[in-house]
Amino acid sequence: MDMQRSDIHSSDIPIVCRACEARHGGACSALSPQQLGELSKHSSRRRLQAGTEVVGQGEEMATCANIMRGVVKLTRMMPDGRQQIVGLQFAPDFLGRPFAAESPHSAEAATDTEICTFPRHLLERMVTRAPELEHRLHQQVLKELDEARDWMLTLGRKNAQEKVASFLFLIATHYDPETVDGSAFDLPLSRADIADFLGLTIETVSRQFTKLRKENVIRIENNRHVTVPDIERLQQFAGID
Amino acid sequence: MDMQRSDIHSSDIPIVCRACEARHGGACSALSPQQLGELSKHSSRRRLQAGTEVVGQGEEMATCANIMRGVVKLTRMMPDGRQQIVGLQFAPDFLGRPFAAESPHSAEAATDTEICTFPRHLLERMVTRAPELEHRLHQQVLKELDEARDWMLTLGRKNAQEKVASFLFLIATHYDPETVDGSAFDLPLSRADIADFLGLTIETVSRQFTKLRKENVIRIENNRHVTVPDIERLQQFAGID
DNA sequence: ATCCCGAATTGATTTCGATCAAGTCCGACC
DNA sequence: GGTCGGACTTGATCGAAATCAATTCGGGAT
Repeated sequence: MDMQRSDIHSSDIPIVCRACEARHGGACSALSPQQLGELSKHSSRRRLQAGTEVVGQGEEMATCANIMRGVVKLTRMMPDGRQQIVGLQFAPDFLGRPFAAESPHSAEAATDTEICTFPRHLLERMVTRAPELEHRLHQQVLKELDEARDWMLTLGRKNAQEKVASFLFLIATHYDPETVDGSAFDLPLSRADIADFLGLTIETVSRQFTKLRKENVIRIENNRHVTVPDIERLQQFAGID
Repeated sequence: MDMQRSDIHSSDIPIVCRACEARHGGACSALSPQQLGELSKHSSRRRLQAGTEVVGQGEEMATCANIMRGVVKLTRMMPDGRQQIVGLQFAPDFLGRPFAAESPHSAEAATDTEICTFPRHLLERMVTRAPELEHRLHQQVLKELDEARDWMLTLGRKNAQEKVASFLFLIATHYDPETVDGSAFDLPLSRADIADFLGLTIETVSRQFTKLRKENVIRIENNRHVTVPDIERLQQFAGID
């Protein structure tokens, strides 16, 4: 029985090999058993320390990967060193681009991270033969595009306080989408990274953290551990309707 | 004979009906003659005056379209009225999303525009049956994603002068990609739109135009017509390597 | 041509975030 | 425990862009 295209949601993981299955909870219906076997044979688990570069801007990308654990930041840099984080990828996102030789940005592990890599050329062969697979990848890219455009509004039109609140809201909701109240989490980024994500300086980020703390929007322990007593209040500070 | 996936470039137009063919120069190899006929039967040409809204943020999208002529701006708005242009689509770009009911942003004709529309449900059926089609749409979305992320760097890390120069460079290269020297064009956006694209105010945009004019980076006639005597110099002002 | 009105420019002033400069915290290591 | 060093915070000052306020420009209607 044909599955309707509209039944596929962007939250579905596009590609899953045997090594990923357990964590991702279920096989990928887009692949035949043979393909799954082939993929699993050439996949490999890798652990990345925080700060490890996965691929540099403009470099050849020989592999794609599933993020099993951790957060990967995508960065664009100007010749003079100014840089901007243009995307954050959370587990279980897919990383990389079949049919693209060069990476348009560098990718770096923001936290300690575990990924499951696949040879790019193998994926390309599979994508060509399994339209379902391309559709799933396409859906993930559309999600990334919407997120990028949301963030353009944040970068272009929000003030420092709204930017920092928007970042905290993003992290809070990505770590635990179910949470409506009383969420707590460790920040996956340093102040410097947060500044590069928000188009601010570390000093400004720090001051806004302090302000939000004094307004009881958040509590902070050990610089990294954040508690949000009222996520809707945070959302208001972020300027999101 | 199978065409290799890698032979398809992002510059290829994903979908072309008979009404588009002449202008787009060639049929779409992804469609069978029957499909082409079906598509052409349900396609319709529309002229849009500058300022006409194609679809509102969060609205139902019943159609997709090829832009035949003109420029369409994609906008996200905050509840208090602040807005950000999150994308500019030039002819012959594809507009809309098969398999997405709601538009994530509003789309509005920036200039007088001509589009060729297709019913969304028809495209969805075709995409499901022609994997090649999905691949082409996927490539266009990837291009949009790269452009959005490039622009995030501009919004987050460039100063007003670099932003305005980046905008002019973008327009100059999109209007006539071949031009290396001495290009001239009409701006497709008002100062207010440019401000919304760059995350600035109209006053700041205006002042930067004046500065660039005084530095002989550009010449301006009648507020809209711009001449760039040395595009590489403009590129330097834009902070692009 | 003249009037009108919205778009664009220009000027004066304010403000928010950047910059410069200490200081403090905290974990790693001895 | 002590001390070293990087990450973070806090304070003082500066400056670029926002804001407020007039003009000026330009295109369309009469």
